[in-house]
Amino acid sequence: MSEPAAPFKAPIGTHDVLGPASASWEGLVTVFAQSAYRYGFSLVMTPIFEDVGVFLRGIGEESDVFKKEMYVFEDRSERRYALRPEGTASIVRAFVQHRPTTPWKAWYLTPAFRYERPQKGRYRQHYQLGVEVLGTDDPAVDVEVIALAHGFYRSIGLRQVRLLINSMGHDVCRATYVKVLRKYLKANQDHLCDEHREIWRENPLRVLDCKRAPCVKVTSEGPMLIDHICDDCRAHFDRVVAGLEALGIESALSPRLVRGFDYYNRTTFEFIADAFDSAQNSIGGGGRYDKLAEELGGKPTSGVGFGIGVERVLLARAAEGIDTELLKRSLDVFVVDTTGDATVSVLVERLREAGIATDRAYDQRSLKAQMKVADKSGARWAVLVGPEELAAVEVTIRDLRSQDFEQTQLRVAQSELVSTVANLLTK
RNA sequence: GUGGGCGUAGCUCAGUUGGUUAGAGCGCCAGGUUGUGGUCCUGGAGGUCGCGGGUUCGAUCCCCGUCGCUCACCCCA
Repeated sequence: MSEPAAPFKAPIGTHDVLGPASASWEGLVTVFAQSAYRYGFSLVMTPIFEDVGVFLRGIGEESDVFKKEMYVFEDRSERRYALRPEGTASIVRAFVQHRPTTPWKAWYLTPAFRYERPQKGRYRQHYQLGVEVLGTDDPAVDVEVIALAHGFYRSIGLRQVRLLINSMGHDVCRATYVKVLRKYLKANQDHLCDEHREIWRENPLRVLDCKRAPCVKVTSEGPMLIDHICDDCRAHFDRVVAGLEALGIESALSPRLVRGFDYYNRTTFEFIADAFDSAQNSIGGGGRYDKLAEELGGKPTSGVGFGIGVERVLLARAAEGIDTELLKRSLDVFVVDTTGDATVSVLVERLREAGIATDRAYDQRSLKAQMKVADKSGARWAVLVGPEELAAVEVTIRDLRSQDFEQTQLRVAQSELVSTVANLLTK
């Protein structure tokens, strides 16, 4: 009647996470969550889609991410939504909506969606771990979030990570600088790269971000934003830099670092993984956004935060050759059963209730087959139940690391199973 | 959106200068004298050779298209 269905695949630029990779993910997230808690952050979850306006205000109508990379859709009531392209805007929207007491310190793990051609370290759905602090412009907070990210990278083993930092000034002093920059670019437009020779006028700051040699040459010889910011912004920036120094965190001033979202002001920073043999070597970044809450309809509230790309961090770890397990997860017991008796399920549950990680074989396969599964499961101990044990109301406990089972195998009463295993596991 | 490379078993890949039943290793399953895993031996299952069309007596192989993967540009995590 119907053709055999072509198997479905995950959409372009998306990935299933399973096998050994899932353990790395779980470990990474666990490490991040632990350090976020140590810094006084709480988990905040927001919907995966928002009114498009949240992102329009947040990341800017002129940004590439907004113009050509957003997953925008209409629901059945013709409301216009978008899958979130980044984490900050949603968190700030939630802040504005709920008015929590400040300073409000939120951490999150979220998928982020961007409609772009996938390549190494760049996906249509990727995951970001991040934090945001709302309600203070104290430079100590800038330092704190940077320290958190920095410490996270270190604790997962990354060593070849560079921190770039810059200040965007605030809207007034930045506007002054943009005029100066525009004048400079006009005088040098013939030396810009093909693309920016035409469009430098629209968004001069973008030219600073261009990686092509002509633009790099022109902009590196031109006026720098950091030299044009006002005294207050400069003082703020100096305190951030001093704070990082006090903590022994190395950073490099990167005067042309201009991040892609329009909401940033003052501090911006980015972490670069040098071992990463790819164009996407930025493994995290963030900055301060003191106008965003207002843009989203709230009271003026300062904010600062960062996002870390989970996939890129994993790729960076691989690039550095780090293969240490972030999270040790292994079974304690594997139950082998050739009887199919209900008693076995009871024993398995008792073990689990006692906090002993236990799995078992199914389908009443042969003893040999079940032992193979037990071996591959990585469990420390095998518990065998055959007709003999069943009749004697006992079980056999076997050390899966030992070569010679005859020597080390032991028989215990079923009632002693949990206490015996618990005891063995403490050794 | 643009360009390059690639698409043969679950995985990693051979192979056919176009010619009968398409191979290996790993993995999986079953055995190796009837209660025991990690080594070893034997056997087995598993493939529309991405999909569609064209050329040809004949295509997995050549050509075109398409889809997918991948890398790069743009931009970003």
